[in-house]
Amino acid sequence: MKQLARTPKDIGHAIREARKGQRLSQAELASRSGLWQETISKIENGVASTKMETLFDVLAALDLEIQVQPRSKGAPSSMEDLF
Amino acid sequence: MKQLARTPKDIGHAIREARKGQRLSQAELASRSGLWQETISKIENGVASTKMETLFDVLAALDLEIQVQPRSKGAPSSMEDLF
DNA sequence: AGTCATTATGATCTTTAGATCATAGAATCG
DNA sequence: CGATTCTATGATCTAAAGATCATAATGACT
Repeated sequence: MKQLARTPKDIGHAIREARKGQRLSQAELASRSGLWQETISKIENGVASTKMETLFDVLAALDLEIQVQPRSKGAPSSMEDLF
Repeated sequence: MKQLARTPKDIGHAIREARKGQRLSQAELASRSGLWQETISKIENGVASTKMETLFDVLAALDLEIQVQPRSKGAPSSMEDLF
């Protein structure tokens, strides 16, 4: 399951999917990553443009990592963002 | 050229490599991404744990994107970080 | 060595993410 | 339906990112 991300919203989205895939509540993820449920909510919804530090905390809690790569041709980030 | 990242430092590193690959100075990258040379320097050195918003500004300026994925087995982030 | 370009660092100020508490809204399920 | 669990939002406060200016350190090149 690889998710492209070009905006904070994309990442929030990817995080939510991963969290659900692992059957975790925001509160659980929060406690695992040393954050608050409210903060997770905001991150997932792209409300606050999180600090990297924080981002990596939740990525680690979900056992995810990030790959930096040249922009791929085709896919414009994520289809849904167009609507 | 794909670069794994599990810490802000990893990302700073990846950014610096990409910037050099494109023969840009920090000042040029800064102006392209609407930031300051000083800020780019700090990001590349992992001094300040950048906001995602800012991060995406520089990624866009370098025509990079990010992929969120499950942690790969082997490679522990980056070899150099161990020393 | 001396010059020019590039990068690092340090200070101050403003803005904002995140903590924290409270609570409103959804969703799920007996 | 009502109860419970999960998620969103709103307020206040504190810590820290980024702008901005100045300048030091480093690197390249002749």
